[in-house]
Amino acid sequence: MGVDAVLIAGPTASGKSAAALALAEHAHGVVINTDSMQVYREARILTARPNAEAEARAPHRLYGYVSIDEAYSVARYQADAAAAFAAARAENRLPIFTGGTGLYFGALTDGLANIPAVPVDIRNRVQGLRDEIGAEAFFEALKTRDPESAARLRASDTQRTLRAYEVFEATGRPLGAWQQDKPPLGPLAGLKLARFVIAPPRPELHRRIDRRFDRMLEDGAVDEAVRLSSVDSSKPAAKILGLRELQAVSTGAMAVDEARSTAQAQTRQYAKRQLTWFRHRMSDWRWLEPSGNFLTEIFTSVA
RNA sequence: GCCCAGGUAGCUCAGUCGGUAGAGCAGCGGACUGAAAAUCCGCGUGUCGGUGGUUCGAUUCCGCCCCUGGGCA
Repeated sequence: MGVDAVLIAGPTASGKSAAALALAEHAHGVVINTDSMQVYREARILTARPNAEAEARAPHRLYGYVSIDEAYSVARYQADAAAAFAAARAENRLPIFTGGTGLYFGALTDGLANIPAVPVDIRNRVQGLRDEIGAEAFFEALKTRDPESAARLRASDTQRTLRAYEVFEATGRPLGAWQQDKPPLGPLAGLKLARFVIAPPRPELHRRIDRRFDRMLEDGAVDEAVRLSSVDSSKPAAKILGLRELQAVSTGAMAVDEARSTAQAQTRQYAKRQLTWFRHRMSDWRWLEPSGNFLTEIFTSVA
């Protein structure tokens, strides 16, 4: 084959999964997930994971293989994706990475800083500290420990201030120092890649998003949300778009119409954030609109 | 048909004692290294229903017309 792997990124509901599937059928490929939420087993409908019919047409990897109770992360993704890539190559199949998580694509191609895992108890303690003393005081505390990180961040940036603080607590070294170490290369570094961003014009993307959420409702998204009600709010899976709203519907706290329009709006906002990432980090990828004979373009470039 | 209340941003509305207007939501732009569908930063995008009149000046005051909602018939 002409390339070692194909990467197909795109905002949510852009039609990238269908493109990846078509390519996998056409080129004896394996579709490997590059989406942070489609890894969760119990959330097939709400994450728009490929269904059984799609999985029968071509092998799929890293979809629905993690419990919603686990705290998945980009580091685990990188390791799992490297293994899935190696397995595909061993089977002489074309690895086709597809998904919407820009950070995960970055982990594949550019690698991640090699930082020791932060023990759960430290993580919980730091989280508890911020809850207790408040964002501003916590930020001041971060300044005394890791002034460089503090200078790059804002007190309001919950996630990054927590991360910087806990890394310092766990390792005694500032986050920036770890990141400046020569990073290990990503699993796809140095390989011959065909890279695509599938992006419909914005108005069409919005229509696709709206329509897809309607279809999710028809497919039983409310029931699925009920089944996911056990997920802890601190876990990543609790952030699945529409989950909170549909759970509110199931308890009668919110009308379906309101839940739908809220979830659709959140999905549009998410797609916008994705596009910002793609525009700036994937400007040298091949950008395609999912129309006409765009599949031919993809097929041709891997030949 | 008459009476009343409204027509201001994509939506819901506030406001201007006459000096071309602002909130929420939506939307748009940006950042992003182990939660990334996360987290954070920035930006009002407008024939103030139409048309005449008064005025230096009208979205604001007056007349007429159109539209929407409610009431009376």
